[in-house]
Amino acid sequence: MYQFYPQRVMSDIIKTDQELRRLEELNLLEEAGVNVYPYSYDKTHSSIDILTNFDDANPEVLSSVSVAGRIMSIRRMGKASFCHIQDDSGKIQIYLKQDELPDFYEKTKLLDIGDIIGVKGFVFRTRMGEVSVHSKEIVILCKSLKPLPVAKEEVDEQGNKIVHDAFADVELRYRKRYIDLIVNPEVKDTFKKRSKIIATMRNYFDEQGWIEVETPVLQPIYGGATARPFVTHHNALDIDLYLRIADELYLKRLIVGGFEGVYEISKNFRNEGMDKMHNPEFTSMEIYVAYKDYEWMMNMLEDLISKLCIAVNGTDEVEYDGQMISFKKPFRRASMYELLKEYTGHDLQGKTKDELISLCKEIDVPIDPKSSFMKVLDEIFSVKVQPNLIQPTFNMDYPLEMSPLAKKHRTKEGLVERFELFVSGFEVANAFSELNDPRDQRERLEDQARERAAGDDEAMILDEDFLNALEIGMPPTSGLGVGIDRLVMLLTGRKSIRDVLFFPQMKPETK
RNA sequence: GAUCGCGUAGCUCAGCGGUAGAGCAUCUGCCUUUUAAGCAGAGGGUCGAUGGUUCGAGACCAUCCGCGAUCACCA
Repeated sequence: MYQFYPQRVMSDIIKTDQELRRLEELNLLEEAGVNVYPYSYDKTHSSIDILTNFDDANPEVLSSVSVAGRIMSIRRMGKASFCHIQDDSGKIQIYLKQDELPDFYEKTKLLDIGDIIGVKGFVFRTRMGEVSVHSKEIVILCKSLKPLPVAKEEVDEQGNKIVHDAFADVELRYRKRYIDLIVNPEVKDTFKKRSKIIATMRNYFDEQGWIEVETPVLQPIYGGATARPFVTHHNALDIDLYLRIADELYLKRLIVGGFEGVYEISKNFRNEGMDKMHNPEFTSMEIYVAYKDYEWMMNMLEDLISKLCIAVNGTDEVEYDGQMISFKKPFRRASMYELLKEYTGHDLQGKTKDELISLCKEIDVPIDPKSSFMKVLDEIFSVKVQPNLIQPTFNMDYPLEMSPLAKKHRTKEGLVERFELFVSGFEVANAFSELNDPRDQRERLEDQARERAAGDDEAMILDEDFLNALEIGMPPTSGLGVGIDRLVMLLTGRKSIRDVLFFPQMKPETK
């Protein structure tokens, strides 16, 4: 039955009738002299060009076009057929008529959903009102050998698009993202927005004269954040290296070196759990600007984010998780202790650890009594305050012990000049007035080393060369880190980090 | 790592002890402006894997694999 199959073996095991049939079709086409994998195609229009430029009064303007794309549906009606092809900009309907394709029409029986074709013809509007390309010449640009899970679409009387039986298996969508991108248009849209967000951000920084730099991914000493790293090994040097958890310490070295504004959009790697907010590799943007402080940075960040939202959504508001979020400037600014007081009803400033622990019982915050002071405070904040920070809120002025790289607050004893931006209950950005007193920095890192020795394997490692750089001298500087993935989630309404990563981390398939 | 849920045709799902089902997709026939095209017919399954209970398991039990949610860990 499938006479061609044994001669043309695929790398994969062939399983289904549909796949065998497509292979047979490919062979029939080749026997008829068709190159099913040609080298190029001269495409004059995208589908969006045609749909937006067609004018019923002057159809001759589009009397000769060529389009190319993947077949997404076929409706055969005997001696005429309709299909939709999809290109990067969307879909357009193609009309095929036997009379006008004498050499090709017979071969359309060998076309399938998923094949990529090029079509030359003229543009017209069908009786049913759809702008379409009346084909005069069709070429196959790629034969698809596997069935595609295309869904059927319907437009109801209100003009809403209803999709039936969409490709929805989340595991398959992540593992076979290329299929997801083909059949689920909103997925592609999200990633186009992601690209736009990053491009807009780059443009914003470049216009200020800050420059984009690259610093090492493979680091002998990791630093700049508290997290467990991935370890790898360099054979020629015979040393272990760490995949970066942050690029902070290298970027500050560049400020020491005389750059007054540097930024890096980098993949960072943290060897920790995965969930809808965390992926082992993720993208962050860090920027350092000399002669500025964290107040300045808050102004810059709220300006930037409101512009990003407008660039991507056309407005500075976005609906996220059922709530309208407004990125209108200015964002709320409040100190950590103010927010704690607001949401717990207690002033926690000056409280001892034991006082905090007994308060935890009172306000119903579960806590391990062995936790450190900082841990308890952080826990109260996470449980009582953070979920309430829906609208963009700068949480300012953290306890010094929580922030070993931030500069002491100019007026508030025991605090540092640091802020984090929270939106919809999660953290999007983190920034400081950077600590540039090498004596203070050494003490803080030595404290970290002691905590490390005491068993905290996330405490920072003392980086002597970084301290050496600070001794050479770093100007007053403000630094900022933005979680790009989370920002993209917010601005595109996606609830899982996996929906803004093309290829989220998955366990290997075993079969 | 813990708990709960899910895994059946290419896709979306039903079936919950008694001969493996539907819609779409696919194939055959008819149909030259259709559009969730239509009409008539057909093929397609190691029911995630391995054990067990039972006369009989897709279903019940155990273990394992994968995915998701919640929690823990963690920005």
